[in-house]
Amino acid sequence: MKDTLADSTPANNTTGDDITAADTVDQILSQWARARPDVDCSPMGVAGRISRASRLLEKGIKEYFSGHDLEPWEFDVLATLFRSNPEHRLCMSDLAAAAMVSSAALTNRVDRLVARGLVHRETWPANRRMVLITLTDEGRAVVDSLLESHVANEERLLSGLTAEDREQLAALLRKLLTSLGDVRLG
Amino acid sequence: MKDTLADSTPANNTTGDDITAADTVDQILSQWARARPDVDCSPMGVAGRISRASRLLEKGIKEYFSGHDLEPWEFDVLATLFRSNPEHRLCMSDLAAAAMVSSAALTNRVDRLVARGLVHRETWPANRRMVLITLTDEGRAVVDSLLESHVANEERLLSGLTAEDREQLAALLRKLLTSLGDVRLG
DNA sequence: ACTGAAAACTTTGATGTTGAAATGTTGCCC
DNA sequence: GGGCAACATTTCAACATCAAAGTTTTCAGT
Repeated sequence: MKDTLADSTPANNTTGDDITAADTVDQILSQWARARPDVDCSPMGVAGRISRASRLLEKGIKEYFSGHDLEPWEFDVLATLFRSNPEHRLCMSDLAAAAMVSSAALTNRVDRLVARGLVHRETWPANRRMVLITLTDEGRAVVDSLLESHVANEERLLSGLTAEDREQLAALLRKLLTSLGDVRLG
Repeated sequence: MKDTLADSTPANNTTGDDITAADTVDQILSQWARARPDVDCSPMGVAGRISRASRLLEKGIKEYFSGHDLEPWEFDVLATLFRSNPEHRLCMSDLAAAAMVSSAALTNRVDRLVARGLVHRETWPANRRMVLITLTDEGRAVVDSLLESHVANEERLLSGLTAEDREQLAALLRKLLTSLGDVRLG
């Protein structure tokens, strides 16, 4: 019954039969081409696909972690600590920046990781404004045991692309990110 | 003071000096290479950049709309109605699917759009379970006046890429999306 | 030393999202 | 035609996030 109103189906092939299969964004673009032929909406083709791919990948990652009693953000914080330095230790600010969340959100997340015994929280004696977050042995074990399978899962999610595709994709996205100012300030 | 603990800077060039500037993901990958040289984390290079690019683009889009007293989700819903059919009308389910939010969230959003006079809500006589959402004249005017400048803003955000880059990027992402099952069911 | 500004984190309050339960409709099948 | 399952939407309760305000600590200038 849903298509009674949507009538999205007939618009599908009006732009010609491509060899590469059309995705949802192609359908949106063809709707725009019909509704507003005077506007070139091609930027949406890139921005829309990045957004959509990000959500689908996130979903696939979340499903994987849920099978291991872990939330993606939990692994994210633990893994950031793990790779940052041999002590597996960072202050709240750096951790918040690396996880791309506000300091308020990180306080909440660290609270729960402490409650689960995966990280340790302590004030830094040399500067008591700072709070150091350290991976516990258990936290390190979680990263150790899940890193490889997590990467394997991402590998699976990307399996529709060849090795060369992925290199090209990574290079193009690096170029985009750099132009958007995504650089760590030294 | 932040770098006292992070020590991310020295790791930056350990993998060699590339011609293309390194982004944040390159630094994360080099941290992994140091912490766990036995694991090939290259899938993170793609997945991480997609996630990061998505967030940065969202931010740029949000900033643009905030200058026009509009939230990105508002334009998203209005534009979806606009392009869907000449009547600018969709039922809740289809609208929720197109906006990629739960039906509960869409109820909330439509409430606010009705309050702003941008859409009209009515039950469909032929099937009183369904609720039809229609763009008002004012809602249509908003899309009409903002579509071009919104696309221009996306164009600006992508200006670091050449036209050929964008085509390649769109094609690769289309391939990825298709393999992830992003197809509208006819 | 004392004062004020700035830094690092936490708390608070408003807002928005989700999944699950509730409400109201429809169509089927005996 | 009565009962029942499926459907579309809304309501509800839990929870996550952010911005802004609050707390504690440090540092710089005098």
